[in-house]
Amino acid sequence: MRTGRPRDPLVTQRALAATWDLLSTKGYSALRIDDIATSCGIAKTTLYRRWPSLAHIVVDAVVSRIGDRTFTPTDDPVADLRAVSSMLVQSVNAGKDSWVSIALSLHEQSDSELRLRYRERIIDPVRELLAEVLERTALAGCLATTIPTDQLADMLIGGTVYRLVFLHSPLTEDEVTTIIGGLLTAR
Amino acid sequence: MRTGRPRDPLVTQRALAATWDLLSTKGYSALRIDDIATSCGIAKTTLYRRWPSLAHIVVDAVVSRIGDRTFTPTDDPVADLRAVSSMLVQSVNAGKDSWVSIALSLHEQSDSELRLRYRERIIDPVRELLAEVLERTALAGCLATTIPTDQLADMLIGGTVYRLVFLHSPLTEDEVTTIIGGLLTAR
Amino acid sequence: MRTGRPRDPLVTQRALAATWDLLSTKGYSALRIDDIATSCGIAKTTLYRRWPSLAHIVVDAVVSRIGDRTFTPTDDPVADLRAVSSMLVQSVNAGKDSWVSIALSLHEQSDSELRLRYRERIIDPVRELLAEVLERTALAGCLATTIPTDQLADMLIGGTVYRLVFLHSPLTEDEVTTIIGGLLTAR
Amino acid sequence: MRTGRPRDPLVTQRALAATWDLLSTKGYSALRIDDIATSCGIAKTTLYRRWPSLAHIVVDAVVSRIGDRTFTPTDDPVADLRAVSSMLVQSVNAGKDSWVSIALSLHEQSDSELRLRYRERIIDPVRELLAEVLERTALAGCLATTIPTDQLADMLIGGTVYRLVFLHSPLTEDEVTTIIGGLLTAR
DNA sequence: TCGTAAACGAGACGGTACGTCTAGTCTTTGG
DNA sequence: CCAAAGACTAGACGTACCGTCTCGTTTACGA
Repeated sequence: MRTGRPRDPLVTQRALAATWDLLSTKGYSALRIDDIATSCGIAKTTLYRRWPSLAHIVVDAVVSRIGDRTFTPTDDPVADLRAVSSMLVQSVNAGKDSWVSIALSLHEQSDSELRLRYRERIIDPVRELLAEVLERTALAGCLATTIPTDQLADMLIGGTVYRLVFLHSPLTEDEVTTIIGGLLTAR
Repeated sequence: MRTGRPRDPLVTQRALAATWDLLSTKGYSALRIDDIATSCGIAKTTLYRRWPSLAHIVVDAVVSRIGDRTFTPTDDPVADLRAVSSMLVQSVNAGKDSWVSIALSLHEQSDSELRLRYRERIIDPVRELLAEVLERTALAGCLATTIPTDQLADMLIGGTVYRLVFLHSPLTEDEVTTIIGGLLTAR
Repeated sequence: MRTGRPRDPLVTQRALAATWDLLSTKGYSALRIDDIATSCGIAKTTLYRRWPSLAHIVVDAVVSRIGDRTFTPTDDPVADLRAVSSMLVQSVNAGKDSWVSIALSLHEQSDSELRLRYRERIIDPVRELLAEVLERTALAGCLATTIPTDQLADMLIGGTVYRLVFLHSPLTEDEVTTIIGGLLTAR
Repeated sequence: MRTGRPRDPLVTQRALAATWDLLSTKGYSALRIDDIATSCGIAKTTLYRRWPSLAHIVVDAVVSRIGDRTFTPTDDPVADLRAVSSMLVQSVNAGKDSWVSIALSLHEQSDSELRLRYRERIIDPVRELLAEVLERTALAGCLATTIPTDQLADMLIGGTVYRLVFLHSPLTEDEVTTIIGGLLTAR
């Protein structure tokens, strides 16, 4: 038997919208739970009833925002690979509202369930998409290396992130083209 | 004219030792400036006289600890590549006292000088070492790809970090062997 | 025409019983509306439908519990005075479930109707009883002072309360005997 | 050895002044620790370093404000009694900044040391003053009752407080005159 | 040898955000 | 319309931590 006042679905919606808004405006490190509450007119207690911490809200906000990316492959695996790689670089380098900075902040988070959720909804889809495209490229005989495609995907994503986060010089589209070129068999 | 009481050189030493100790025990996110001060018996004021912020202390602590890695190359570039790759994986996966988590936390840091210092002392050496070894491997004609060696280095390091930080399943030695194998020309 | 579900008379009863129970167990300052609701299995909404605030519930609980004290006077006014005084001291010093602490908390209450109700049901009866007995004592010529009897009653009750609340050393039975003795004419 | 930065005496001063100000403006029940902090420009943390709770600040504020009342007796004990009684009534009925409401709020306070401090500095002086004057009146043979003077003092103060807090009809100067008159021997 | 200027230890201070608590209101389902 | 359950608003609370400040004390150097 369901009883009691049901949770207002608008609350979740408004909270996540406000969170996303603040996130892309000020960035994760400047995100304050009170600001979220104020900006969407929801009491802090209500936020804490639904999410155990700020990090949980953020994960949900990102998930609800960019969780449903789709890519419809063509029958040219090489073209697909170039397209997906380009998308990858753009999304990583997107700035304050990149999924990367949230992933970084989750690394030290003790709540493994939260990390898992973010990984399954945000990180894995990108990885799987890239790995698939690489796999199809390999099956088409266009890949010049025998490195397993999923590890190749890790290296491509990792490389992009590394350039941004560690070296602070984001990977450019040209460089991606070079790298992809180096991965393909000469024709 | 230098006058006044000279700075006690032991202070820096003790502070960095204590910082490193706490860092490897509790991890960066649980590091508190007061804890450092207490654990080494140095006043917080003294710490702030020498370092402008907690992050600076941490950077120095890491630098003084693992800043002097050396690798003496042999005349077998392939063997060197395998050795360096193995070292890389170990250092990334080292745990709480890995240089990786500090690098992550510096990403959002506004002080670019600090980031630069960490990069020059900690991040770049690893990268350059790997790039060099890759370059020598390429010159020896053993590399199966035309991707520029420095970008290959980024991908290798980035991939390792990505596995740890994003996927929370550290790269294993076996997997490195596979990857390196895929990079080399068949004999 | 009265329609709909009739109010369950047991609800009021259970609520007041639970309130009184918590009141005498934990005291007024530790009384929580949610605790009352939980402990008697009544929804908070239901409580608020019947009483406008926590204070109102408490007042009703006390009224229903100790609102019906009776004292049947004898034809010996001095003996009556001694008996009533003794009762007074006992009720004031009763502990956590004394009517005194509720009276104190009502002092700052804005709802004057509520205060009035408590006064009429709890405070005034005691006062009037004492004043009456004093009056009869005076008429019998046994009172050694010309202070009006109602003000004398105020002083007796006030003195007892003052000892408890302000000095935290409750008036003893012996002291009451002394005071009453001092009020009476020597024989 | 005294070490560390000494506490700024102005902090205490400013905090207590602000507390007293808010207390007499809005009353105890509307007193907020944040308001005190804001209104005197002192960080909340600093307040909590010096006083463990709001109640402690308030006690200190009242003590520092009205802790040093003096009364210089004349050689007419009856006149003194009338004067002191009048002062008593005025101070009890003073309104929001009366010492009475703070005393009431301390009743439920668990910290007995705090209660003791308030009693010793605020409550007892009034009581002792009144008891002394009564005693001198008795020695002069002007007292019409054999009730011990300290208990008489309790009754007078208690009666005044009772009228204010329980009956919400403060004792008037005229009534005090009547009561005092009733206590004195006819001439 | 003695003054002086900086280093140092200790801890107060301002400020910001956090997560918790509680009173009282609102909104459902079910009787 | 009542009752139960629980979501919701609003606002104060006390804590944690950072980086700064202000003392008294200590120590090397130069006058």
